[in-house]
Amino acid sequence: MPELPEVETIRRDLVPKVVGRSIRQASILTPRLTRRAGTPASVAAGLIGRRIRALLRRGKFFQFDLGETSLIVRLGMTGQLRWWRDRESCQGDEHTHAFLHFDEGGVLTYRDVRKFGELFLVPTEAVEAALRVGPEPLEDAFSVGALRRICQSGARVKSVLLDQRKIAGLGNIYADEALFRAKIRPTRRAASLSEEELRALRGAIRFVLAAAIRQRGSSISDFRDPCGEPGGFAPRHRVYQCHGTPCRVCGTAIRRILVAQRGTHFCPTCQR
DNA sequence: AGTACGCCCTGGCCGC
DNA sequence: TGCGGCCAGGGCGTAC
Repeated sequence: MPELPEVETIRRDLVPKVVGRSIRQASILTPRLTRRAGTPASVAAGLIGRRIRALLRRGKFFQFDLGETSLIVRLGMTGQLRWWRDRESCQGDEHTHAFLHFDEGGVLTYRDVRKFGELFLVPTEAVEAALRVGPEPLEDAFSVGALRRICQSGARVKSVLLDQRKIAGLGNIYADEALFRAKIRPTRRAASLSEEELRALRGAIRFVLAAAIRQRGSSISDFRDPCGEPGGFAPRHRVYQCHGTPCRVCGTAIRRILVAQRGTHFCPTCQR
């Protein structure tokens, strides 16, 4: 499931391929992809002839800046952006829902088995308002004070970390991994965290995300980079999908519970 | 305000 | 071997 590190890995790989190039032809095959705004035809029409000025990331969203408008792509659970050097090498299958053909060759495809992802156009000046996500955890503005404000909530800390309006880009993997490294139980009420715990949690979120980006993301189910290669961070997971195995710190069996209806993994000894 | 639950969607896995 | 049933899960809408 692509979260911030996976989206950032794809973004960095795609920047040298697509930025500065123009879209010659666009085809979108699956109406569900554009359900948020427009139709496959209207989105495709809005892409043709546009040059990509920049490829940015906001939380788990890609923003292809086309000038007046921006193409927003969200991968959902199983979305993949793949890059093909030329039309001849481009491979689609029944799960490939969109093709962007570039001037001077090169094809960007969108593949998504479960079709939870989406693809839509927004005026560039309205992107921030349209996405409605919280601060970027890797930016300086994500201070302990900012996290303290985010945590002024009676909800469980795991739920708060997953709320994209509060913090951008964390999903189930990195929420669990950050809470483990901060030694905080996912069921704790966010507002109960001490100043020391908030400091530890901020540091753990940033550490885990940065480490995952260095390893090019976690390939738990479907994540692949634009060349089809998996990321290398999954073996570094301490708790996510490690239930039943001994904690790397204390040896206690990692447990799996439900928090806010999500599978949640933690060490009952290390995390309090 | 916080939480539960259903929905979307499909491949993979389990039990019979 | 085959098939029905269940599960995962990000985000959203609805109900309590």
